[in-house]
Amino acid sequence: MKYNTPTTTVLYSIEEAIKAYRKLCQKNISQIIPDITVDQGLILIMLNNNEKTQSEIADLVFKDYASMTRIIKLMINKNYLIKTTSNEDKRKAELQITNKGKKVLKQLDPIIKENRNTALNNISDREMEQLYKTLRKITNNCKTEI
Amino acid sequence: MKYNTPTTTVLYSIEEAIKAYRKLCQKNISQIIPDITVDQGLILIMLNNNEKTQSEIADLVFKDYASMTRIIKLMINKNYLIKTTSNEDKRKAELQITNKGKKVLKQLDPIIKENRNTALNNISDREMEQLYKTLRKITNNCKTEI
DNA sequence: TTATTTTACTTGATATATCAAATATATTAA
DNA sequence: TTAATATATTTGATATATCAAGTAAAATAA
Repeated sequence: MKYNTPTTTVLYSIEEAIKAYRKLCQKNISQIIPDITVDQGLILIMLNNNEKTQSEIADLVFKDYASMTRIIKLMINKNYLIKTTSNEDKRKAELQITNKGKKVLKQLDPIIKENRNTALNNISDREMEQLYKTLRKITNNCKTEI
Repeated sequence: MKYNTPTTTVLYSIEEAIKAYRKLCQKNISQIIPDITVDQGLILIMLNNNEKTQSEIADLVFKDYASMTRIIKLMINKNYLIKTTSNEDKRKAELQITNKGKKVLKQLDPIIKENRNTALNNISDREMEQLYKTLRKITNNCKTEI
């Protein structure tokens, strides 16, 4: 098998896989919590039990800081988060999950597990470990070049 | 190794890998052709020597039809494409690459190869084949569930 | 201490993603 | 042939991505 025409490259299938997975996730999340996106859910999870600033969370979920500002704003409007400025460093933003946010986190938990199981069905631990390693290589290859 | 906290899941690393790759690609493309995006380049490649309608191309590059309409519009404005309606079926759009577009395709070719080589450096054929297989599984798992 | 630089975040502009609804043409059923 | 349905694309609304420029506070240098 050749990996040199667009539709047969590994990188094309990475894109394909992640898009399919995101669609599945969003569909299942929307059925239970209509007003939250996959990424917003991920932000809630990252904030849970973690004292992180806005840009730290942004790095964790691979978001640009500008996007983060806007996503957080929407999540505040939907009453999932509260934002205050840090006392130690007034540049930093402190993000807190509201009770509504915590409730959603609980609802999210089984959905996420189910999505993961669905996506990774029939994939052995060994296979998964290998996938993980190869992806790390690709990520590092791309990043060190920058 | 466990795969159950967000930052350690395979799916998280898929996202990480594809984002790193896209950044690398965009950086290298922008150096040579400042006004074209990775996806616009991919669209040109898909259109090259292929008589495809707009939605067929959209499916190939995993784009929503609405997005496709807008991306194509921008590419026409930048004089990369010409759009006409099909004579056989007036609903369909026929897309043609302009001379400027063809020139860009030629410039793109070595960049894309280089990007691919960079990203896949140190990854054996066997490893790549395995990656490809696992990704296909994930894609199918996600799609059949929908 | 003042000036400079860095950090954390925001805003503006433009492109893209996504959903729902709309339009135009083509196909099928009655 | 007319009515109903399906297909290909577009448009509107809203969210997100990305780059560049801006703001405010903090850290560092002179």
